Amino acid sequence: MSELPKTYEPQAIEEKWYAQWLADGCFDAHPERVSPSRPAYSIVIPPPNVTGVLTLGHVLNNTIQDILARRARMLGKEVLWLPGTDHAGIATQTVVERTLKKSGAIRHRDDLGREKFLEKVWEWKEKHGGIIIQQLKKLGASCDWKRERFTMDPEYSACVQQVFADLFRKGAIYRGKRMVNWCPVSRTALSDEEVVMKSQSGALTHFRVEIAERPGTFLTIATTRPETIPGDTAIAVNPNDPRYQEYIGLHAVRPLPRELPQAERLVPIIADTHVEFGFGTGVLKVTPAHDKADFEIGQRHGLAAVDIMHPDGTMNALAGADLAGLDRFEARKVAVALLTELGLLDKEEPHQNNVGYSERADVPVEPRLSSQWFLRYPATEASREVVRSGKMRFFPERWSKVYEHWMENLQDWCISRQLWWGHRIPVWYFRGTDAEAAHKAVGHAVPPEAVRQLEDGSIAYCGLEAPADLAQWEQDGDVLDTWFSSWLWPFATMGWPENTQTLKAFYPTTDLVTGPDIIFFWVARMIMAGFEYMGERPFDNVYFTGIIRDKQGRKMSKSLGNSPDPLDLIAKFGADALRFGVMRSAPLGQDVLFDEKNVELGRNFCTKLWNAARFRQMQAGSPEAEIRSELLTTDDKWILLRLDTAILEVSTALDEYRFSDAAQTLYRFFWSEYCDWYVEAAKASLNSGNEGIRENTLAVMDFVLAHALRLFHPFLPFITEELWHGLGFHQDLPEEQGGRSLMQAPWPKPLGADFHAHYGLLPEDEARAQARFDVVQAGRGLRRDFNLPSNKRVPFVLQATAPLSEHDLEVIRILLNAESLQNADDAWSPSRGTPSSLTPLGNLYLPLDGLVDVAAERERLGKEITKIEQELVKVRAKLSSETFVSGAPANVVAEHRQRESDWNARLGEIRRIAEALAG
RNA sequence: GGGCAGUUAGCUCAGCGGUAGAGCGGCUCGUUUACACCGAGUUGGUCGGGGGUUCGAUUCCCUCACUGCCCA
Repeated sequence: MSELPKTYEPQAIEEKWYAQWLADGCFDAHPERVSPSRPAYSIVIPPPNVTGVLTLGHVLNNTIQDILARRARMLGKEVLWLPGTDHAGIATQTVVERTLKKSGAIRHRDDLGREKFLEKVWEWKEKHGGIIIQQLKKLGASCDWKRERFTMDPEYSACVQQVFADLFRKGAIYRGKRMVNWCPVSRTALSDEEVVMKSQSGALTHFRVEIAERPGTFLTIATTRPETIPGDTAIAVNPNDPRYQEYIGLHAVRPLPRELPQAERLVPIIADTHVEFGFGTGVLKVTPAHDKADFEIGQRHGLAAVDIMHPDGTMNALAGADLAGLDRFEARKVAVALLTELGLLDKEEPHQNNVGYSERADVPVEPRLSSQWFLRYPATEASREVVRSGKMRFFPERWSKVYEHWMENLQDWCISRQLWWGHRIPVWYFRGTDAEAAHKAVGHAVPPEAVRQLEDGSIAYCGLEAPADLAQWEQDGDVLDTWFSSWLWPFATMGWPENTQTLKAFYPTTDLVTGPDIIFFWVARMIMAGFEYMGERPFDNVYFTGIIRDKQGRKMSKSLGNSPDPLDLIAKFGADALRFGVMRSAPLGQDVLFDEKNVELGRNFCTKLWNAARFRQMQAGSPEAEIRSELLTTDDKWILLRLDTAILEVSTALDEYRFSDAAQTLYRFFWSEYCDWYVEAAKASLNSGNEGIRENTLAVMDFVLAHALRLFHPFLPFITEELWHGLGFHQDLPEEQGGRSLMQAPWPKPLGADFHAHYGLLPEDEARAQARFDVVQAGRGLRRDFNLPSNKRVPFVLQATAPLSEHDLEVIRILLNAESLQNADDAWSPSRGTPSSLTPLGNLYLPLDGLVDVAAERERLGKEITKIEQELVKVRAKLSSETFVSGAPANVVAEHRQRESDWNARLGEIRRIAEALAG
């Protein structure tokens, strides 16, 4: 084994090991190896957008998955972590279209036409599509890359089409003219989930309409959308509103378009209980074509829906000469001006309201009446039950309530998109009106339910195979919502609809790790698809991460420029450092405030680990020699007990998905316990000149390090692998159990009763070691109080109350950096004013001949006396309370009595010293 | 309007019925043969306000306030 360099240089080492793992097939899943003794463990990656780049959100998400996968391997499971990417319909199409526009190649995608445009998107995908995958590899993700999938792979597309056709034939998919969320920029319909509500300050326009039957009488209407007045087909009031009852059934004169004769501008005044008394004036303009609630009112009252806009959000001819051609927001201003001109404007007042925005294009969506494909969700009951019963568990649990609430209020899913990039809808419309003729015209045998008459009277065929004679048919031009393909991810990636060995072995998957922001988009829909097509839940557990924010708590966003590039962080600090830093600050169920300091801490920790290993290496000696129980020192026993505790704590934390707790424990154990105390104490053994003790200490160190590296490996895969080999721990191990790679070594088990018995580890060993550490801390405190620099070697005297071995004294001496440590008997008495401190092992003195600052020591003792007296006041107050003594459990009272007597003894001792000082 | 989180040291958070903790930061000392990406010491808190339950509340209950998120 070559000597480890002084500092850990992650870059070269990370690349080396990642390549090695790939070459050794360490990440490959073998379904045929699954057996009762080798259970399956599987995760499907939440597929990132194919054109995406790695963000800190991905880092959090994928590090967690990697930790789970790596630990599962070490626990002896057959692991499949299945990777892939999502074609991300709107997102990708928008990016490519924008780029083409920027380069001046096109003004709109229509300039290229569907086929040419799609060619460009595929080109783009080939060029940029692999980036995020490469970045995940840099992070150390142990995915089975041979199984990488893309939601537009031919086999995957076939799954999507098949599911569509199946749901069509079951009647769960229908086409209808409905109010949908329309994005005027992308010019497509969106699902409700793709609309985000934003609070906005706008204006509430109050304007008057004249009652046709009572000239000179006006009603005042308050609206946020005056530009839609030309589309109004009624005025509505609440039937129970006494202010307006007399007008119900009369007509109002709609002011716009003003060029129309009054007769063509009359709209009925109707009564509808959905009109709010309190909003505005209580009089509502009803625009069925441009508002969801108005559409419903229109349905109830048989009103016409007059669409006054083009798909791009500009006003059309029906809006009237004044508004036609204007953008909807420009038209809003013009409409107000027209109302003013007509003398109908009452007032405009500032108004806060919520407006739905297109998630992708970030513009207000336009409620629009259009013909789209909708899905009535399948398998809803099983999907609800599986979570309700706890058979599928959510972490944190509270998300199950959010899920339940959404499932309870399911709205049909608008699945068609007026885009080109995506899965083309497998529906053809018959150029004719005779259903029977249509069935024959398909040209090949299809079941009767594959051909259906739609709401609008047209006849549609749905199937995987196109009709034979395309002249009689026209294919639907739309594509499917991206999520209509992602919801099949857990099984479509494993070879469905064939019942493959992979599916048999790995479905349902074990864990899903994702953000709560896509619980509806993705998680809930996958559950329904899983039940519908696999007859079984897609996963056992769903872990919801927090959202990554900056240190001020703001969401990461490009426009704020507050999202650091993970690749920069990896280059600067190393992948392990990034992983550890993020995991240490990502508690279950809470958002993560990202601060580069955390990554720095991760880097520092890696360096610490590295140097601790170097220290061990510099001591030479063969790795992992046998530990001899008869040679164990107090410190050896202590660190073995602490290791045992760490193994238990880390394992439990990981079992419960408490990753930050696991990281904290590892940090504390390795840095505070192993490095700060054990290694320093062990220097006494290493320098003792006793070869046996020295060898045994090294054996203990190796034992601890070999365990620690395994515990750390899921968090810090690269550095632990390097050290595993660098320290020679792989030697003498079977190939598949750590001989080749640490990632195949078994996960540490708690040491167990036999181990404790064999090495004579007793609970009191911990207390004994701790007592010596208390002596050391007391001594360091004395040094500090008397301004003795930590490098000044001074003598200490310990008046021990119990026998102490030479070795233990030497350990204390070294940790105190003392010139000498005298173990004095009762007869010894310090000279007047000698600083002292009471420790669990007796009085510790710091004799400072000629240097004693009596005043300083008196002051110090005075402070301590005050502190003890305060504690005594507190504990005595409790003990003197009759209600406490009689009401509290006996053990608690006893504990308080003990506390009182301890403090009392201590006070007496310190007073005695103080008096001696006063002399 | 409904729901869910959160409010503990300067910052980030743990504790969740019986002596207020960690990391970071600050301050002081230190180049003691693994590590200055370090070591030692030290400074920081009437645990958001108000009620209640209890012998005892940061911890349980109610209520209010504020912050953030989700759904209308």
